[in-house]
Amino acid sequence: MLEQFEQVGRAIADSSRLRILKLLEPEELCVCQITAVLGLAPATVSKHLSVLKAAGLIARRKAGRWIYYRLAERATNPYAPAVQALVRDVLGEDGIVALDRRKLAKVKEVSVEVLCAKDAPALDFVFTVCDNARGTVRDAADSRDI
Amino acid sequence: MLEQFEQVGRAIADSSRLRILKLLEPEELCVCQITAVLGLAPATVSKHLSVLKAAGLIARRKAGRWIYYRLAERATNPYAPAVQALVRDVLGEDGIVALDRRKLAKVKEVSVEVLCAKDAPALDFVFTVCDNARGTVRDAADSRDI
DNA sequence: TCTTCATTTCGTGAATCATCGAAATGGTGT
DNA sequence: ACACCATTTCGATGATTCACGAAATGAAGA
Repeated sequence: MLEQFEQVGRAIADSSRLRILKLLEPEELCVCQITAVLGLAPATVSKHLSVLKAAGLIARRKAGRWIYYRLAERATNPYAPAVQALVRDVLGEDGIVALDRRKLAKVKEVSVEVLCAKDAPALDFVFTVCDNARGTVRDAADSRDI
Repeated sequence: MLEQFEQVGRAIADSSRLRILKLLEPEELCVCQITAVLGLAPATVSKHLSVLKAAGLIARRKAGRWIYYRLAERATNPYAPAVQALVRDVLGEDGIVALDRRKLAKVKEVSVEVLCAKDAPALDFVFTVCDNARGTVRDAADSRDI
C-alpha cells in the first residue's frame, strides 16, 4: 500500500507529467499532440506516459495508427482517484498550464502542413511530431484499452 | 505554481517521508523519536525533515536541546494543505504505518536505559538515537518556530 | 568558559531518473 | 507482401536523490 501511494506520488512529482495530466483533463489526446505541446522528444513523452499509466492515473486506447491517452476512470491503483482529484482541483491558473492549453488549441486547429513546417510564426515552440491533424478518429469498434 | 506543486509532490514521493508524515499525524515528535522508529541514520532523517519542511508540510519548534516537528498548520506552500489532507485520509491500514505506530508507542514508553541498550528484546529494530525520554519538555516560552 | 549532546551540514558513493537518438514494434494503406 | 509511420523500447549520458559517516552548529548545564 505504501509502495502504491509512493508510486502515484512519484508520478505527479514531475512537471512534465503534471502538464500531461492537465492537458488530458478536458479530453483524450494522442501522443503526438502531447508531444507537440510539451516540446519534448517522442521517446521522452512516451516514457512519461508509461509512468503515469503504471501509476493508474491514465489509460489509453488504440485508434488506427494513433494511440489516445485519457485520464483513467477505473483505477488500478487504489490511490489514483484521490490524486487525480487533487491535480484536477489545482494549478488551474498556472502560467505554464494555461500556455499549454493555448498551445494545444493551436495544435488542434492548425493544418498539418503549417504544423509540420516547423517554422509556424505564431507558435513559439517546436513541433517535433505533427502528422496527427490528418488522421480521422475511427469508430469505437477498434477502440479497446491496451 | 507548477514548481510549488512539484515540490510537495516530490516531498510525498518517498516512503520514508510518508512514514514521517503519518507518525506526525496525532502529535508532534522530536527528531530522535522519529529516527528511532524509522531506523535510519540521524543525518538521513534530518534531510527528509528538511525536504518536508521546505515543501511546507511540516513545521518545527525548538524546546531546550531538542527540536520538535509537527504537521504545519499555516502553510507556506499553497498546495501543502491539500496534500496534507490527502495523506491524512490514506494509508491508515498500511502495515508499515501501523508497525511504525507500535514502534513509536514503545519508543515513548521504554526508559532511556533500555532504549539506549540497543538490544531491547521486544524491539525488533535498532535504536540509533535514543536519549530523548530523559528530557523534559520546556514550557511554551522558549518554543518558537524556526 | 568548557563540555556535552541533539541536530544539521558537508562530502561521497550508489542508485534512480529525465532526456535523447537509434533501433524495434506494430498497425495502415498500397 | 511491402513501405510507411506513430509509438515504444533500448542504450547511453548527465543530473538528481538517497543514504551514510564525519565534521560543524548551537543550545544547556557544569
